[in-house]
Amino acid sequence: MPVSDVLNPLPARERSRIQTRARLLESGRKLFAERGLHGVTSHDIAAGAGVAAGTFYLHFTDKESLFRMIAEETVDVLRERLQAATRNAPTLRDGVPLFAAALVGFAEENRDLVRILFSRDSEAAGIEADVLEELAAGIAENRRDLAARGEHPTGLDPDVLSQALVGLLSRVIAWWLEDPRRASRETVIETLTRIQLSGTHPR
Amino acid sequence: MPVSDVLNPLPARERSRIQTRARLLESGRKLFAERGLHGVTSHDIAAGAGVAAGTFYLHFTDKESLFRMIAEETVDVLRERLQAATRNAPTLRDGVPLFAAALVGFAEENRDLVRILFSRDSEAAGIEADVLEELAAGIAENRRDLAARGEHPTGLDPDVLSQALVGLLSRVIAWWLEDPRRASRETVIETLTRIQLSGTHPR
Amino acid sequence: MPVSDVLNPLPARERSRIQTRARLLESGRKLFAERGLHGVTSHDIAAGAGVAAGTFYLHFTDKESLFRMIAEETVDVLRERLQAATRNAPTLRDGVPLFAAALVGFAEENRDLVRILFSRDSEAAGIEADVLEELAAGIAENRRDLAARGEHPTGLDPDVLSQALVGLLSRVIAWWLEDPRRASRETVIETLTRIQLSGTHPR
Amino acid sequence: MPVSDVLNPLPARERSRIQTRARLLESGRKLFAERGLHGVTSHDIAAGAGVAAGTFYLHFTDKESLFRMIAEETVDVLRERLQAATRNAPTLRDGVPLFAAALVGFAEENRDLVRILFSRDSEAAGIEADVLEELAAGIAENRRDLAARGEHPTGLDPDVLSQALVGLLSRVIAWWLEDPRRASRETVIETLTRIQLSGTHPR
DNA sequence: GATGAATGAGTATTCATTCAT
DNA sequence: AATGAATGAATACTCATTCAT
Repeated sequence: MPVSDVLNPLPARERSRIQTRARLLESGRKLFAERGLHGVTSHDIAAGAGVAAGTFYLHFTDKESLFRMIAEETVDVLRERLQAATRNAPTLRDGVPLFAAALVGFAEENRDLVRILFSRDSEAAGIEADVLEELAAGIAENRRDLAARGEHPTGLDPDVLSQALVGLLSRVIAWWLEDPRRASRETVIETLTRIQLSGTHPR
Repeated sequence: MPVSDVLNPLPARERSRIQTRARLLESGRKLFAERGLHGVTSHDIAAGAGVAAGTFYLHFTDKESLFRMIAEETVDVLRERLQAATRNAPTLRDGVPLFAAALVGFAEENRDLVRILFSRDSEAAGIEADVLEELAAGIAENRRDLAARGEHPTGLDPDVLSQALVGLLSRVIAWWLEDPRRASRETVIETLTRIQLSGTHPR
Repeated sequence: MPVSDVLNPLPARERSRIQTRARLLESGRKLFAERGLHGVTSHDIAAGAGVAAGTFYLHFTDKESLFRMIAEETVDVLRERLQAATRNAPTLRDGVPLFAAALVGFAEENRDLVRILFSRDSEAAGIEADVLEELAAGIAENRRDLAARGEHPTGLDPDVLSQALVGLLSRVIAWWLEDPRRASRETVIETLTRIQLSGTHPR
Repeated sequence: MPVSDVLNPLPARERSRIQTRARLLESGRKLFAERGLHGVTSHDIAAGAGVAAGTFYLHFTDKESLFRMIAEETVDVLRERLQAATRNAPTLRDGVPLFAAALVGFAEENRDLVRILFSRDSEAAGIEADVLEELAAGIAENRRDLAARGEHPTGLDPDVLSQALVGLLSRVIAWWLEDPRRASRETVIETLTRIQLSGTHPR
């Protein structure tokens, strides 16, 4: 018995419940990445988790809910990574290449999850949209901050700009991940960096 | 009216067939724009066109086929518009704002079609992807030509760049069309123009 | 213009009608032999005859009707052949091998039609049954005649016997036609002959 | 009652599942006998079993599968009965009337099943064929054994003969079962016996 | 007589969701 | 908490048949 279980004892019931839930999430991640939202049934996910069909509904209200949960979980981790990467950059100009590199790195390490998130051929666009929207909101917020600090003097609308950035980032990453031989990782980072910086400086 | 039309007027039967087909396409455009590929059944489309369910299958092999047809039709018209807009621009630099304006104009005039094409909340990503992919290929081709003429000396990879441009253009347009009060048309054009030009010039 | 047309002039309308009907029958024979009753649609038959779908219904009330017509036509020809073969046989005993040989010969020359008629894997059993029933009735009648002439003194019931004969003949022929390498034509004739004769003589 | 049944009584769930399956089989037997494979829908069968339409697919992959299952089940029982009847017959000559009587007896007791199996008016010939083919193979095997033991010296080909026997047996039984007043059971047995013996002895 | 566009009833099959055990 | 049998609404697609031209 691990020490943590001694320190934080949980009733057996509760422990089992948490484990089942974790197994369902894991099964969902694997299957959604492979076959997309519409290519997977709630039975598939339950079977993949080694539980009965009905059990799924004890943990999630429906399939979309699980999908959304996975997507949001992923976006949280990604956001965290991106913030960590750019936290110590003195200026936006310095931060952007770090941002691009972190994004590419995360994509490489979490192909399945990123595929779910940015997939162009997923039927899950409706859900994906919300998640990307959130990312866009974060970027817009960030740009507004920069503008307030005088770092963003182009006069470009932060909302439009953030939509544009999310669109280009998600599409390039999804396209590249589909077949990484399409471009070197450096080329991808370089291109993302240059385009993002473009909105930064008045011409 | 051409002479041939007088000599070989369309038989009533053929005319009716063409009309039915047109009504089905119209119904499809309307419903797909409203509810997306998965939110619409072949019965819905037939009912919307005022014909029996089976009639749908006299004109299209299945729902996807109709959707694809509409999407490709739209992309053809759009491509034509974009080419016409930029045809007489002496340089890429001059062409980009014209391109952006033409895109925004087309989107305003064909909200339903563009919504289908660029829809973020359509479950039809798989089909949409192909269409956008085609657009991306066109842009990549174009950029390669410019590079050959010395107009595109940034060294950015044309494939990556074209994916990025398609991603940002489609997302911004879809976002803006969802609620045009989100930004003025000028702001959108300006933003699209600036970002696109960014890849053009070395820094 | 063939001489016969001059001698038996028909209004053009009537001639065309007869030709169309013949083409539909021909198309039906070919397609039913290939794909069975259920594997063929009325559209298929019309298309095979080079006419429009609706034309089919000007000549036949429905698909089953055409099938039945073809089957009956075939059974008529077959019956004629069998009668011709046995007409001059002095006794039943002499007639049976001639009957068997004629049946096998007909089957070889009209594989398609016999396949339709005797097909074991045709979904058309319901229709086939009637046709074979007719053949059975003919055999029963024949046996009763023989019995009346004292040639059939076994006391075996003519109805039961005729069913038995039709059953064995149709099954053996269909089985053999499916792959003629399964047995030599002589073996088939010999077997059919021997079994048929068995009911003829008291033991 | 075996000990294991006491120790591991069937859980109620499992019992219910088995009952549902049995009810579907029962419903299928009844309906197929009445209306043939094509005359019955999966919904009909489910309704006849008192379950929802979808439940059918929880137990059988499709209609054909159920039909085949029933047919094979029947042929197994029939084969068993026929073997039991002839097991102690010293010679083929003694066995044949027992065989005929057993077949007729089985047919009387299982009209529905035999109707399905030997049905002339079933559109299910394709499936029926396999089952009868199996029976034919059994007969051919049997005849070959007899030939090896010197009991079958006619020189008639066992394959052709077995097809002939299956053909005549199935047709006579089906015909008789359709209306048992057509002939007395003794007449049927007598006729089947005589014809079958005919192939046995050289003349 | 021929056409062929249109009809619409018919059917198989899937799958999210429930609930008695 | 977990099970898994059962539910039944949803939906795509076919095809015999009709009828205005």
